[in-house]
Amino acid sequence: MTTTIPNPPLTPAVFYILLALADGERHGYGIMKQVEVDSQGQVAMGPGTLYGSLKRMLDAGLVKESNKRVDPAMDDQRRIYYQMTSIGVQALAAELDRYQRVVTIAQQRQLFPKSSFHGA
Amino acid sequence: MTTTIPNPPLTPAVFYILLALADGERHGYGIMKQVEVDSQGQVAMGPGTLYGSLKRMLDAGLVKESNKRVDPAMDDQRRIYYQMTSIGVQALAAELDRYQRVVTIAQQRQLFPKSSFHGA
DNA sequence: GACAACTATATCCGTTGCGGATATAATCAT
DNA sequence: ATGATTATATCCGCAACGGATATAGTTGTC
Repeated sequence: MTTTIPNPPLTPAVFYILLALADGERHGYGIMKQVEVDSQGQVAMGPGTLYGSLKRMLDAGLVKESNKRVDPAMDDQRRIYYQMTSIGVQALAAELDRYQRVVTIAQQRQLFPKSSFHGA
Repeated sequence: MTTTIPNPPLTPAVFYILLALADGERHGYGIMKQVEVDSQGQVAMGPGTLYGSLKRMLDAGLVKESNKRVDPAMDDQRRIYYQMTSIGVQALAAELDRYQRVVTIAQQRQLFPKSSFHGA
């Protein structure tokens, strides 16, 4: 397990997984669905990418398996929950910084049509 | 040459090249320097990535060689200038849309510390 | 006008990550 | 009970990255 914070840019898969986990602990399949929502269907992450990325992220120390155990009667026993580590939080923050910087540059270069509003 | 617009996410290399060209026509080496500026040194694009990406982008129809010829006495004759095609413009716009959407989601999840201001 | 540093394009190739296919099985709905 | 969905996992071909290397024109300088 490496403890160094990976420098941006993160791969889109890793980034969207962290973004999904920032909302709370999730299991693999739940992450997959959340990524689809967050990307408006633009990023369709198959199982190969999902579990492959999760494995790499575990090795890199970006996420760890959660020990949260829900009432067996209420939860699917197959599920494995993941949560971000502090390294993961920092990596996400650095990447979001890069995203914001890019949006700012794009605004300065007037690459957004005036009508594009992306607020809540 | 394929004429279909690649769906997001673009690779970071392709994205930063398009962002650099949105500012005007540039030659390869100039793009490399601009990417370093735009990414605040976070993305250090070596010649392998640069010329490899440019070749793929030419094949995909995202960019084309410019026929702009500067006064030979004023310009390095080795330079090859590139400009975005309409396909490239659309691909960049789609990707910037994705960037903005992500920033909005991150704000909703309160992932930015209150002090982070990234204006001009 | 020689020399170094920088600019500029180009290819090679090992490593990494993506992503569809496939497998297996538990859970849920009807 | 039967099928659809949920859930994790691995395999493997393909694409992209990126450092190393090559070659040579341009610029600065003494």
